[in-house]
Amino acid sequence: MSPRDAEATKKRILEAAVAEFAQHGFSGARIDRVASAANANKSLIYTYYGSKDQLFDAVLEAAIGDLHESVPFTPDDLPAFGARLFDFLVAHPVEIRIDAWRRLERPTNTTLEQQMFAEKIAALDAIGSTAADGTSSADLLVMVLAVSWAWATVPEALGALASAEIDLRRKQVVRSIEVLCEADFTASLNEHA
Amino acid sequence: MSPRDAEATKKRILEAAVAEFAQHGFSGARIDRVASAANANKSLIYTYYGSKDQLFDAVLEAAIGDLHESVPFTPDDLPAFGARLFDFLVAHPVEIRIDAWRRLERPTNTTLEQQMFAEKIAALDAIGSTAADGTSSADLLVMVLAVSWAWATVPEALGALASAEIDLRRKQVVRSIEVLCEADFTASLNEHA
DNA sequence: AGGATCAAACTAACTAGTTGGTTAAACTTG
DNA sequence: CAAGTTTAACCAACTAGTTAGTTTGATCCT
Repeated sequence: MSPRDAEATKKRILEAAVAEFAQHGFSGARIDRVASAANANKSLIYTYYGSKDQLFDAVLEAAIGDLHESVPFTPDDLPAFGARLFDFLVAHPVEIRIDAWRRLERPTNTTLEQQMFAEKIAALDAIGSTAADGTSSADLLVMVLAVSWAWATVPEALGALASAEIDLRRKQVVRSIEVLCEADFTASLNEHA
Repeated sequence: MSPRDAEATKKRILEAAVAEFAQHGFSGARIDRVASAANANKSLIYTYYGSKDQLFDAVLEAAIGDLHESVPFTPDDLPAFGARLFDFLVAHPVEIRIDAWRRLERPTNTTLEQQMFAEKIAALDAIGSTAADGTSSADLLVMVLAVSWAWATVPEALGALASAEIDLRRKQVVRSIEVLCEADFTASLNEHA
């Protein structure tokens, strides 16, 4: 711990805020808890970050940026992308919760994220042949993300009953994306009306 | 509206609570807002439901029960199950949020839910041949749910860029589950290390 | 019938504790 | 000293939960 170092204090506050918001969300988070966890005074949070809202936004931006930067997108190899995303989520459970809170409490905080997704979709469109016709590349990306996130968003009640081994889960994710990419979406076999 | 009817008042309170908790979660919900939305006095909430916590639990139980009852499970036709689940989520966006809040704020409220999942897994195991080897039926269920929920959990930033038509999304979900059920999980084509 | 009685349903006002945010003073270092 | 950094004390607004009292409708008694 280094007192009298504004930059270090700012960083400590942000890290404590990430943990606090990940656990309790925006409404449940307490500024005093952030301050004491960061070994910083409460008022420093306001001098450095302005308000609880802005601190939350800073946390969200850091988390989203971290996720998109740490998991490079390979439009020509979506199973590998899914594997990287899966690995990242396993290694960073905090980001899973942050993202869930964001969807609920900041559904329209999308400036940065929309750009990230637009890039990925553009990359997919540039290749073109990845998915069969009948669905846009954005639709394919939705499914790939859903499968990659599957084990991160599964209710604990179900996760407790399933395979606990990471390797098995990972292989299942990769294989699922493989078959989704190879599948033909032009015609549905049955209608399931 | 019928005053002096305890049962009706209790119901109004629960309905208002569902809306309030769906929008704000547990920490963000305000008992006073529930009271005024239900056209009931605040203290009635405490006489009928005990506490904010118990009211939240009542809301969760109602929502979970509603979901599992409204979407019958057909272990021999998972694509149809996925279609029903998809339709239910489209028709009941409130339940989507309630479920998301539950995962974050009541991760261990699993008594009822664990039983629901156990039944589904047992039904899948009884059939046995549904999925290929290499994954348990619980693992398969995780993927089926992830795909069915895909459009409900997709970040708004991505959903805005994808196909907006429900029919298209539905067909994609059904087809995805089809190929997942037909797929062979014994061997992974590439390792994606 | 019609007034007295009673329990359940309901209400307004209040309490005790919490929370985001502020401020003025104090400390540290160049 | 002077600018930047840190702190403790403080405040106004809010919030879950309580309480003392009122209204209502049904039941009973004559």
